[in-house]
Amino acid sequence: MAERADATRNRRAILLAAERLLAERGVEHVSLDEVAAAAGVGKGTVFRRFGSRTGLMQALVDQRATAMTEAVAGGPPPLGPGAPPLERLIAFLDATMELATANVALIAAYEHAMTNEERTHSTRQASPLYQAWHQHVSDLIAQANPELDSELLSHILLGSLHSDLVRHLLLRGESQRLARTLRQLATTLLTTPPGTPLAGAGETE
Amino acid sequence: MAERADATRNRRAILLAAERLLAERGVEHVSLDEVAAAAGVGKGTVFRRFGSRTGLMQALVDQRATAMTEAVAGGPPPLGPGAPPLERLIAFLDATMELATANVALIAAYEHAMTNEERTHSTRQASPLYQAWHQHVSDLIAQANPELDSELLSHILLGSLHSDLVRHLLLRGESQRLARTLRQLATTLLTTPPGTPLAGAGETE
DNA sequence: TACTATCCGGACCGTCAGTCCGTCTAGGGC
DNA sequence: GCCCTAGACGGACTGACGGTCCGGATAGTA
Repeated sequence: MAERADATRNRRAILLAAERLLAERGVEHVSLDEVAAAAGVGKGTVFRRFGSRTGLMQALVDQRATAMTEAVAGGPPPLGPGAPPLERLIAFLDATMELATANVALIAAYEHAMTNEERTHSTRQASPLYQAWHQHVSDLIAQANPELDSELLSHILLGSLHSDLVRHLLLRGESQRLARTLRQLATTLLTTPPGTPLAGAGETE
Repeated sequence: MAERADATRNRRAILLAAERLLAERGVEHVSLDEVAAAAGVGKGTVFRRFGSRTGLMQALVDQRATAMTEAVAGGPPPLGPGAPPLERLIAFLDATMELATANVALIAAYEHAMTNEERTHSTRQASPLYQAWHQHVSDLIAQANPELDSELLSHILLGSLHSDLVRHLLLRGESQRLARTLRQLATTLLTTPPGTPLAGAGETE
């Protein structure tokens, strides 16, 4: 049997309430008791639906990221398939930056909740969303310049979108600056021809 | 009057106990009650000495980082003053990577505790240690290539040393890989001559 | 209407950071 | 050596929070 109507209604109410509270107060100033109260629902309901604090945050994040994930997989270029790797990478970084900027509080809450998880040394790298993004960026880098350590550079680029840094810059109104620098960085990396320092320097160990 | 002898003794005992427990159990599996008990001290003492969980973690981190900070400020080149910027930057990244690798658990505990702080939207960027390091890296970049957004690139480079990523790589035994890639990245950035894509691309907004 | 699979709510639990205050003592002054 | 007090000590206590549990309510079906 499908989900009961009241269950669906309550799940929506919880997501909505959580979203609102998270926006109003800062990260970590929202307890699940409060979310439940704001949603007009018992605390037990919240846990039955989402399993844990992390689960709730993950649901919220996924909700925001779905559109972009789909655009990447099958939308029109340059975000979707079809454009050259560098252009796709830049489009992806722009889109992700925008997403991260618009949802700092939420993402911070998610990342923080995650590090509290008991089982599984869960880090941000373990989240399905991160893995998908990492794979995508990694592929693009490898296509553009196979000599690079695409996997690692992908981690580094995505690291720039870590909630910490984005929040830090947002507080100073300098988030486009990050977007711009990222574009330049990506361009330099992918267009540096093989044989230049990047592929050979520092092999001292 | 200077600190009383028993106070000093207890502070040492607390730091020692915390260090040990943190190494034995993972991050976030050590409560301050336990630290106090292991140090043979009351919980009140822990708080009087360090103010909060974050304070204790910070003290531990500072303890580990002091040697390196001094080497950077006044030690022999290439870590200390005297060597060309790129060499200093590489030496610094190597040293920091080593530090980060050897103390992942501790640093993770510190960063995590920090995001729980009530007052002051404290992020990792707010810690004095991070600020000092950021300033240093930023200066080196600016010296080597004034056209770059040194401040931001410094954040990005330091972001690669975030406990999350380091832990992720350590679990796979691939931390030297990060060190190597960072060296290459730094080299590419600082030796890319002005006028190439890095300083001009992506100005679309 | 009757029945049941499913959901609901909120009391309850264990844990933990941080506070408070009565007691104790290190160590300077005499 | 003895006194005195600034400062340290410890551990009971508080408040908050994530997560669990189960008796009662209800949606949806026959």
